[in-house]
Amino acid sequence: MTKNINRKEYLESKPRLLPSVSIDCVIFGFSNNQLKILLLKFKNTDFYALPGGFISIEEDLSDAALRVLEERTGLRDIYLEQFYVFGSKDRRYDQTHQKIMEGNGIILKPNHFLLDRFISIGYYALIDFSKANPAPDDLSDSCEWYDLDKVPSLVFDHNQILQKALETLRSDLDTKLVGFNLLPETFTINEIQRLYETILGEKLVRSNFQRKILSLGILERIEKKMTGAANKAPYVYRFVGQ
Amino acid sequence: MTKNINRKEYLESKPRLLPSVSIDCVIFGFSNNQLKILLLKFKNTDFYALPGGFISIEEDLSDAALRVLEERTGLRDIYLEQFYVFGSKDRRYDQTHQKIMEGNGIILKPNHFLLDRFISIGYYALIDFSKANPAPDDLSDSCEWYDLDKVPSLVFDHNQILQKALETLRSDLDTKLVGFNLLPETFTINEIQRLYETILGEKLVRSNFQRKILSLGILERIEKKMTGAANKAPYVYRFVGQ
DNA sequence: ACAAAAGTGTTCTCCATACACCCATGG
DNA sequence: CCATGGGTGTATGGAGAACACTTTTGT
Repeated sequence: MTKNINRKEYLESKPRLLPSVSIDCVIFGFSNNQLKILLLKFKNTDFYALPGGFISIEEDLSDAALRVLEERTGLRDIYLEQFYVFGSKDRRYDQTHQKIMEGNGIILKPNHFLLDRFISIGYYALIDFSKANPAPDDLSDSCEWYDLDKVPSLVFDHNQILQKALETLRSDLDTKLVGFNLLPETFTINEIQRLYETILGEKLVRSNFQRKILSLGILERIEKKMTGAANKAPYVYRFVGQ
Repeated sequence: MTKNINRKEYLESKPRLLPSVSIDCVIFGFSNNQLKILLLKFKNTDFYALPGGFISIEEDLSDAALRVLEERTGLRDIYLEQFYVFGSKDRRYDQTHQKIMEGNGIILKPNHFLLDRFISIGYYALIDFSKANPAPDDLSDSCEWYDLDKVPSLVFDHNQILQKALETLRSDLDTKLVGFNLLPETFTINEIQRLYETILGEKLVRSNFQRKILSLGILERIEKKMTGAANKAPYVYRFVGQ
């Protein structure tokens, strides 16, 4: 339903959208000991971009972000954090937008709103990788996970936005205990440690990390996990937010 | 000059402004052991508000904030930090805007842009109280300092914006060493401590605070300050950002 | 001499680090 | 029995809290 609205509005350029404002979502996932983000690739181009969208005139900013997230991942109740607004006066990407739309067989009229200057509100989202079902939008032909260290060059200022999101995530990691949102319901201490290590980009001492995390009092020990590996079976924990 | 633009645009409602976006500035000052903020009072009303404004279509967001700050305080090169975007769908304050403009002898046409929904980007600014020359804008008849604990009820959601600014300032205080922007060029350790105490809202132990601040290695001892009081004269320091 | 505030020193505790050691598991 | 990784114990160092002590100023 919302997709229809978007589609129509792209074509008509008479949107019931908040003018000159967009949102961009840096969607983090964690799999295979890699921090990953979700990127779109626009049809018939080499253009990669963060998932984003516009705000309906009757929609909260955060609801717009949640809507985008649901459309791209199929998930609701996603952990979301607004982190910065990008508003340089140069934020007008008319040529790029023209090319993107050309790839979709659309020529934008000269006064189309997409050709104007936009400010973009950055949100980062943390999701359970195993539950996400990435889905492209109307303008793109792929929506896929990319390892953080293999992110291609992105359109607009999206590389900067990603960078800022990552910095914010790093500094939020300990204070807001945000990392658990990237893990499935149950996990081992080792998995948390790998997660922290990839986000922070540094090795942590296993034994100390274990104590630190357990001392937070937010983990509940469930059972032992028999991995089949030739070593002691780790406990499986569940996050219990107070 | 910029004032003329604003004035004209209020009346014409054909602005060369970024639509649906505003900025609001929480301007902090420190005097008399009190943290203060600068508020406007609109003409012929009881409406108090944070200084704010709109963004020219050819202006960076932060430049717009700096312009507002200069217009209200006469100061340039102000310490500025973007802290949040307020974008609830209810952020449409048509009646209040009508009343504000009525106080200025202006009736807004029904389709005037001021009656639309706005998102507002919050900036907080830290300034040297002793250097500021508060000046009202065209719509207000006063621009004055208010003690933080005596802030009146503000229009729109400005009380919430102020609250969020204060929280951000508190958490930035230690990590970004932001407090010194509120002090004049030279100051005593005691003055810094009073500043920290008022911002954080708690008493700090003098001797420990002294060591902590000096151990940062960002203060240069200048001279002794003879206060005329019956006690040891404190040293005067200068901030030396690396 | 005394009060008041500035500056410095000392102790204690807590927490993070580093590292050692034991435990469980499958080959 | 051994290799591997999970879980816990212990010593060390640095930072902050609490408090004592000295120094400097004006009355």
